[in-house]
Amino acid sequence: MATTEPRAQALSIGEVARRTGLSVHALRFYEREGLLVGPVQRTTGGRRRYTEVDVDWLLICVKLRESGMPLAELKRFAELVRHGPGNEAERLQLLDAHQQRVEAQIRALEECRSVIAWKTSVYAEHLARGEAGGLWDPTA
Amino acid sequence: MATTEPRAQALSIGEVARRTGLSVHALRFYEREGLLVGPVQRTTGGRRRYTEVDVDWLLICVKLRESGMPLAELKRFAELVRHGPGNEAERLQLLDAHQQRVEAQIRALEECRSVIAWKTSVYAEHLARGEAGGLWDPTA
DNA sequence: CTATGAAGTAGAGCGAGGTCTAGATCAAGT
DNA sequence: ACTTGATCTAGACCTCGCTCTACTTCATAG
Repeated sequence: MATTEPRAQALSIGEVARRTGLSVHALRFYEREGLLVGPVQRTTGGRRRYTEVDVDWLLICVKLRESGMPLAELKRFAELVRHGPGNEAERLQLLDAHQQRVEAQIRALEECRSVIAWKTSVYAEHLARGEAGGLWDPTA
Repeated sequence: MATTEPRAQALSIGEVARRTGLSVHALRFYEREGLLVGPVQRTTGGRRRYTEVDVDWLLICVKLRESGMPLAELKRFAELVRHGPGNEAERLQLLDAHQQRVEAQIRALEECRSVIAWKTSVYAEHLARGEAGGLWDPTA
């Protein structure tokens, strides 16, 4: 049988920080805030030992945060997952709602981009033809 | 001659708030922070009277803010414009740098979107085939 | 044994970006 | 004159998302 071993590689907080891009401080903060799914294991000396599964979860957290999900909602999601099976519909709903927002955000940014592109083109053109004055009004 | 009248329609702060989507508070705050190009005109009674030009500038500010430009940078831009002609190259550079960031942001969001889309599809599939257990691990 | 450096805790502090309060004033309608 | 509602100012206050401080403890190399 292909033993599906959990390959618990016992990563230190520093390692996890490097892998996730979160600071050591942020990792402890996330834990305090209940943003993790399970309690992190500890060595006899009290140090945190993260597993690959923990890291996977954190990587998802990073993506959700990066796309603007507030910590409170991330926490809610973690709670759902922690609570186990039976609430998949709610999880899906949460993710779906977030996805909508991300898409709206992308559209908004694309519009900003086009406004900015237009502005820069006005300046670029102006510079190309020399200082012709009359440009210093806010609209231009 | 086509008199290019500045059609100064004397808008109240409330009107401008409605038109720009900024709150009245935010408008006063922006002014205090030096984010406006010129000083806003006042009535004899001391109330602000905005012109269309002011609104145009504010609309640009809104777009820049919406796309993540920090107030400090917006202030810098306002200063350049206020200072008049001769610094167009610097203005262009500032806008250009921002545009790069907006594009990077869009790319990052698109990646987040695809991660989230994958996650939701996992849940959706799971729900479609009934609660098959074994899904409640953070990776799924 | 000691030095060094990573990690532990609890809690204070910070920067950004507004928001809100208090109390006064202005402007318009009746 | 009176009421109502928008504005005025200065400055206090708030939320978010970490970050940093202070001080202690653990682990490892020399």
